[in-house]
Amino acid sequence: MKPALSELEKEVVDIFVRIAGVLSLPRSVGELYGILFISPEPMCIDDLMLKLKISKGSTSQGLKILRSFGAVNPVYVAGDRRDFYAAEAELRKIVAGFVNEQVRPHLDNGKARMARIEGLIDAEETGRKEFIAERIERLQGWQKRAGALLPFALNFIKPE
Amino acid sequence: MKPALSELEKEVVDIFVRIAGVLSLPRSVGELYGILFISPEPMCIDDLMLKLKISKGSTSQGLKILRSFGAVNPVYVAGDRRDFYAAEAELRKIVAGFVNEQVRPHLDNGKARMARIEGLIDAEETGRKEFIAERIERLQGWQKRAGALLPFALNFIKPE
DNA sequence: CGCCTTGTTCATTATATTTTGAACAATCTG
DNA sequence: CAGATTGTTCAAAATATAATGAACAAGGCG
Repeated sequence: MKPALSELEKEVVDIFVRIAGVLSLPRSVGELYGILFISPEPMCIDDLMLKLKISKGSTSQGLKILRSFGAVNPVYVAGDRRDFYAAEAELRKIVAGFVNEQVRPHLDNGKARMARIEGLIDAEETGRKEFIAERIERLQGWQKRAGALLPFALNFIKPE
Repeated sequence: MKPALSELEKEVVDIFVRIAGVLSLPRSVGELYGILFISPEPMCIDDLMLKLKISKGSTSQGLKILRSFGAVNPVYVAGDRRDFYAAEAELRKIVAGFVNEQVRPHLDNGKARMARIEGLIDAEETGRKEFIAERIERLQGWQKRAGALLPFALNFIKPE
């Protein structure tokens, strides 16, 4: 295990750093998943912080996040007391985990808010009221459609 | 036009502030779209900064971003030299604009990077090589599928 | 039990992002 | 054209987010 990242490793890590950005996850989370994804052997915290030159704290927190939606799996290594991890490579599993952990809560919250808003329409002055009711209705339509797209998109990912 | 946000306005603005967050857009962009979305009349910069209590700079920049992907349309108001805007309310248009402006460039970039990576595989030591080739192949599969999902998702949004 | 090894937590520090506001440019108006 | 009015830009300030590392907790092991 070389102490520095190879050209290929850098490229792969960079891909996942960008993905992390899109998903509003810390850069270090992308780095961790990236290096595990391209590593044939499972790695422990020491390996990871050495390879990526990040602190132990970041490594620990990053792995916690990755574990939270199943992007990383613990691997038992005989004769070593440390925790080793390997990247989960089945996209479906990762996406499902991510959606459940990080997306659903927001969607649920959104529904609650929409209910609250409905009650506020009546208080509007007439004239505005008609327009506003139309807009809220439209917003609900968007929300419903987003909710419908989600399971479909999940299904779009074939098992391998 | 009241100087402060009503309860309903606050709720609606808050929804779009959250959406802006998910899309990695500044909070002020969400505020601007939100207040325009729920406003029966088109608004100018002065209206917006007064209503939202944000600076002229933020307002100008925020509107620029919203214009860039067609989330907001200029509206001519007779006898007023200022620029007025109304929210584009057709979801399909906004999403299409956003994808073209903010998503496509990244996808294209991704393809280029993947090509570069392919060339790096051969340099790997045997043993690692087999595993790494499998991973890169998998990554390409993901990329291809994401590219396929996009047009489908766009089509999922019915015109109204 | 006393000493390692390992992983986690969290206050502090560092970094990245957003907002502000004043200077500027552009355009209208009399 | 001179003076307003309006919108944009961008350096500096404010804010939000992530990384660091030392203190701590939890287990193992002799």
